[in-house]
Amino acid sequence: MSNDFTHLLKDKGLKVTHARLLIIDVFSDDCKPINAEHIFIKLKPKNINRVTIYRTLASFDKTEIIKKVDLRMDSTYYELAGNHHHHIVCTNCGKTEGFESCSIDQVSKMVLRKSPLFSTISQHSLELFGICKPCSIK
Amino acid sequence: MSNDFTHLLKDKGLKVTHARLLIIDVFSDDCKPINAEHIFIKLKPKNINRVTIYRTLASFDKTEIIKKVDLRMDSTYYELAGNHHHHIVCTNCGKTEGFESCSIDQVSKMVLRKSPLFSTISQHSLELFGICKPCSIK
DNA sequence: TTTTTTGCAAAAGGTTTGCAACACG
DNA sequence: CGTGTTGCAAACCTTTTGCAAAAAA
Repeated sequence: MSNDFTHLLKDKGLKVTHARLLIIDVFSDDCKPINAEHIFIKLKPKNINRVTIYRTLASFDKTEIIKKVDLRMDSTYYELAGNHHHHIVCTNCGKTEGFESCSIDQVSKMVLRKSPLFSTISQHSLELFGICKPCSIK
Repeated sequence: MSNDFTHLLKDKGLKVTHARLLIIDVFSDDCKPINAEHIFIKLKPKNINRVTIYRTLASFDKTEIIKKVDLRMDSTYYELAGNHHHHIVCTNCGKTEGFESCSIDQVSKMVLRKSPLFSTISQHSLELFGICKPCSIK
């Protein structure tokens, strides 16, 4: 919360604005994938327009401050791009849990060796889907 | 094309209808992830309503005839669920290439061993993103 | 015939755009 | 001060819903 994201914005070549600092704070507070609506609701007291949130998400995504996470939900979810990890998602309630280990590097190398069309891989997605314990009891 | 999907539909407990057979044929012809609009355009001569396509995709998804593929695009993409594989996606032109090997089983096991919240994993997504050779030349 | 599926029209939900006012640097 | 950012209103695009007609079993 009391983190200073001014530097981060400057480093990415973005102007330091009220809205951007507020939005980046939400990401920093909630250490899980969130969507535009979540941010809008959390910042309701601050009166930030929905449009501003969408535009900010787009600029943060382009500058790789945040990254998309596919949770197979209705809307687009993002989280801070800082530490690399992935998620298990409950297909019943949507709850998510993070995990770090992913041996994608090996997979990537092998795939590239065989691929006729691609020679570089810059990103990847890896999410696991299941039913969480609370949901499976019901 | 001349494939008989009547059995498949019956096996899944779905009625064999004109629209369903046409739509499943599109999946069978185009061996790549496709979206509702793609099917709509391809079946334009056959006059299939967009709503029918969305409803058919939903029923095919639920009965696991098709499955979702996250390509980080605007709309939802699906492909036949038959053979398990993943994709490299060009973030510039959207072209996709499939690959088979994925060592998710090991990852899943390790993740479950450490997870406090989950005890089963039923599905997973794994896509690689990069720039394809034609796009990187330009 | 009974039940499910389809088409049509309309609505819903998430996201984007144009333009003028405003704020950062 | 000049350029990039924000708010407002409206549009856009994909997907969903209600209901009556049509098709499958």
